[in-house]
Amino acid sequence: MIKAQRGTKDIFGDEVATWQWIFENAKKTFQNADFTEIKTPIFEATELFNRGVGDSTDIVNKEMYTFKVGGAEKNETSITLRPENTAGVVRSFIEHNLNRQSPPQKFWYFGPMFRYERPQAGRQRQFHQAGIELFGIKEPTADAEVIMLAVDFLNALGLNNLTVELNTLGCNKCKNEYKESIKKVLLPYLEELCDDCKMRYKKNPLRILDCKNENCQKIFEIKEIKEIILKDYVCDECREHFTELQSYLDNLNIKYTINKMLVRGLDYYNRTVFEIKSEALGSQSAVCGGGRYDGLVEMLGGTPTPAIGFAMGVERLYTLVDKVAPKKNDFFIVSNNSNEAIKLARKLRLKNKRASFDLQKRKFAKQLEKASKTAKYAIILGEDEINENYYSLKNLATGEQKAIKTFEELLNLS
RNA sequence: GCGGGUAUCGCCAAGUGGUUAAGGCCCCGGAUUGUGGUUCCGGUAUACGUGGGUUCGAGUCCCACUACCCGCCCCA
Repeated sequence: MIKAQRGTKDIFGDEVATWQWIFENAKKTFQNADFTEIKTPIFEATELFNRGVGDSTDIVNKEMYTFKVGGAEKNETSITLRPENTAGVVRSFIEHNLNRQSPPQKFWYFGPMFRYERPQAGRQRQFHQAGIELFGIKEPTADAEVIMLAVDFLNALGLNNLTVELNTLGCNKCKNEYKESIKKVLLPYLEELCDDCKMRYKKNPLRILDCKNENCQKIFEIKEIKEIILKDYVCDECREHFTELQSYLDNLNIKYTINKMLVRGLDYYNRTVFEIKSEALGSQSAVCGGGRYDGLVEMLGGTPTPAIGFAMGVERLYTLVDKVAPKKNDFFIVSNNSNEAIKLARKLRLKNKRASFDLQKRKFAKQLEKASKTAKYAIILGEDEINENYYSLKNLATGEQKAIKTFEELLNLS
């Protein structure tokens, strides 16, 4: 027996209604905000992620589905199943010269991503992300709009008790100063840090702040270190940007907490970063992560373009939302005359009604039983009805049944 | 990559070395050849994760493997 691969999952049956509902809410929320859907390929050149996501990240270093295609004789190309979608959207933005359109250029997406990790609660190897990317705006209004949409989308799903965490990493200049200061103050304690942090110290020192190791946490509490960590390295411009963003959020009545330790794992972020968390999720608590990536378009070969976006984990959203019950059909046609039943089903469907009928010539009682389980109304189309040219419409919730003369009347009554 | 747990029909689940592996749900049929959702009766199913071992005898004990779940790391 061939089974679904580890960390993958079939979505079918009762789960479908909720998945579709999440998708419809994303579509509605983002389209109303003038974002257009973008579907980029599931696989891209490996190089895109190496450069785009960053080669100091776990994603690139140990989690990518990478393989060669094209055969040994041809020019082999290394491709990778997308582990996230920002790099792909940026590639598309550059490739199609979308910077020539009037900014902002706004996109939303919803689709599968792939990371080779140990599966556990809220984490699959093939999982789905819904997200948005906004290009061409350096003003903090863009940051505010993006965060607002994240919150509004979650609210639309009935998720109101989530925490928005906010931080600014500063521009490249501030980020570097911050990095160097942290390295400097931690240097005497380097040997006491955990192995991961020793690695981070070299490759990406800001990530040290993300460490949950108890001993490392203790070190961060040391007065002089804490001072450096909490000290604002942001330049005046960056500070102003951040302050302005906060005033927009305050004005929108969006609650948030500032978390100086919030760094995020992808290399491309600068200035605003944010996460939205739920305590109900256990250790995979983040449902949404995002931030500004003003340098990424240029780094991938485009003209310098400020940008900001977020991604949400749909499987995590799914565990949090109230499940949507599958809808019943509008009609089930009960008839022993397959020709009449199939014709009527078609007519109803063309009028945008959900209708089904018996395909097995089953007994009347069985057909009605099926109808009562799957539909709101049964249309009984027996010999009497066909001969005398009417429909018997039975409301399956109340048991009430009446004779209906015309097809139009049938549509109106349901 | 490192720890802990679990594995019996489609789903839930009994079973603690001894006939032919309970039961419930779902599904199918009948009671009821044109009136369902309640009830009653009956039925289908390649179910003990895989491979070894111990034993007269293994779903049950032992070993290995695999998968899934949970935690760490990381991320959405």
